[in-house]
Amino acid sequence: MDYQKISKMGLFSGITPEETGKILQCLNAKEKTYRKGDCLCRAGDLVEHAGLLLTGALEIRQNDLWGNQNILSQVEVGELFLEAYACIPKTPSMVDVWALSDCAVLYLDTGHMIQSCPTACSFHTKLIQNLLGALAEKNLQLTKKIVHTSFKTIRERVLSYLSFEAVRQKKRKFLIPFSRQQMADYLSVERSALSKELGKMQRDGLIRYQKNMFEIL
Amino acid sequence: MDYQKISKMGLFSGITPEETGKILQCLNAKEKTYRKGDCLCRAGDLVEHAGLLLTGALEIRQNDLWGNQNILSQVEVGELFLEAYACIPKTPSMVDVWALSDCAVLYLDTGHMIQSCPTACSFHTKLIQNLLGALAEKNLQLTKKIVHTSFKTIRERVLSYLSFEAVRQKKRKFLIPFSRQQMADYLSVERSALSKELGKMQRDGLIRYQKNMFEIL
DNA sequence: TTCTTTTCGTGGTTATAACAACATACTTTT
DNA sequence: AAAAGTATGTTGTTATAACCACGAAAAGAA
Repeated sequence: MDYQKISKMGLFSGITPEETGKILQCLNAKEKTYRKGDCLCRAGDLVEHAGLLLTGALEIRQNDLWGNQNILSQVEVGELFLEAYACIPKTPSMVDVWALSDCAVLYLDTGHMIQSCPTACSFHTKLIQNLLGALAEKNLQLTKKIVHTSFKTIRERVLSYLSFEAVRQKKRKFLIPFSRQQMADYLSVERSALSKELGKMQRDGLIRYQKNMFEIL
Repeated sequence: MDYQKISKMGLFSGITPEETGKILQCLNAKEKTYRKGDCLCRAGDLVEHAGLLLTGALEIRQNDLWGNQNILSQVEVGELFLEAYACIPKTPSMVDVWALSDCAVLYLDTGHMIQSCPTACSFHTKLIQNLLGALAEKNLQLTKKIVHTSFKTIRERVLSYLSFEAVRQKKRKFLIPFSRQQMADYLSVERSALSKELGKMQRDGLIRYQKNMFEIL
C-alpha cells in the first residue's frame, strides 16, 4: 500500500506517512479493486466499513422500484463513502454504490477509529477530527441537493444548481461533472425535459452552454 | 444548568452527570431561550456553535427567493442542530432555524470538543463518539428526505414517506409529526395537491387516515 | 359561549413536466 | 474508415401538479 499517497488524502490530513501506515494497520484496512460498472454495495446491504476511494470514480445512487435512477453524489479520489452507515452499525444501506471506472478502494473499520487508544496514539485525535469534518461536509452536500430539488420547476432547479456551481468554482464559465442524463438524475427531472428547458433558457438569454461547459449571463 | 437532565441526552450518553458538568464548562456552553416564532438562525449566517435543544421544538427550513417553504427537518428535545456548520468553520448556513414553541438551547463549541485534552479527559472520547453518531444519523435523515422527494408523483412520495414511517414506528397505524402544510413542505409538493392526492389514495383503498393518523392497507 | 383564526378539503383552470418516438451528433470499437 | 453504440436535442401528446378561490371544520382567544 502506498502510504505516501494515502496520507495526502483528506482523512489523513495532518498525519505523516509513517503514522498513516500505523493507523491503517490498526484500522484493519483492506484494499479491494473493482472494474468499471461493478456494484460495490446494494440498498439493503449491511455496511461494516467505510470506504476510501484510492483510484477511479464512484457514484452513489438510489433506485426506486420502477427503475428510476437518482444520483445522490459522486465520489472522487480521496473521498469517503458509506461512512455514515459504518458509523451506525446494523443500519442497512438506502443506496447503491457503482463504479464509474476501474477503481481501488480501501475499507476502514470506523469502530476501531473511534474506540481505540486515544491516549496511546496522539494522531488518532487528528484522524477523528478529519472523519468528523468529512461527515459534516457530506451533510452539506446532501443539504445542497435538497435545496436544488425542492424547487418545483426545472428552470429553478437548474438555476439553483448552476448558481451554486458558479460560486463554488468562482467562475461564471465552468465545467460540470455531469452528463445530461446524470444532471437530470441529480436534479430529479426527466432527461429530455431538461434538454428542452436548457434550450429555452439559452434562448431566453439566461445561460449559454455547450456540452457540459456552462456560462451564467 | 440541569446537568442531570442534560447528561441523559444522546450527546452525553455514557457520560455521568458530574463529567457532563465538567465538559460543559470546558466547551464554554451557554444557554439561551427563545419564544415561539423566533428565528434562531438565517441562511447566510456564519455558525460558530452547535445547538443542543433542551426544551421545546425547532424546525430547520430553507426558503427560496419566492417564499416557498422547504422543511428539512424538525428538531426535538435532546437533538443537535447546526452541528455540521459548526464543524466546518466559516461556512455560511444554507438554512433557517425557527422555534415552533418556546424553547431553550445550549450552544456548544465543537472546536473545543474535538481539539482539547484527549488525554486529560477520558470522557472526551465518548463525547466525540456521540457527536460522530449524531452527524451520521443526520446524514441518514437527509438521505431519507432525498429518497422521498426524488419520486416524481405526489402519490409515490407519500407512499415512500408513509412506508418509512410505518417501518420506523413498527406499526401499520401511526401518527405523523406533521400538519398537512408541513407534510407538503417536507415532500416538496403543494398543500392542496397533497390533500387531493391523499383523498384519491383513500378512495383507491391504499391508505386510511384522519388528521395526522395514518394507516397503510 | 361567541368570535376569530387557522387548517383542511374540493373544484376548476392553467402551466409544466413526463413520456414516447425520432433525428442528429458524438464516441468507441473493430 | 466503417459500424455500432451512446448521448443529446426536438417534437408532439398526455398526465399531473401548481395555482386560485372558496367553504367547511377545527382550534384558539376573548
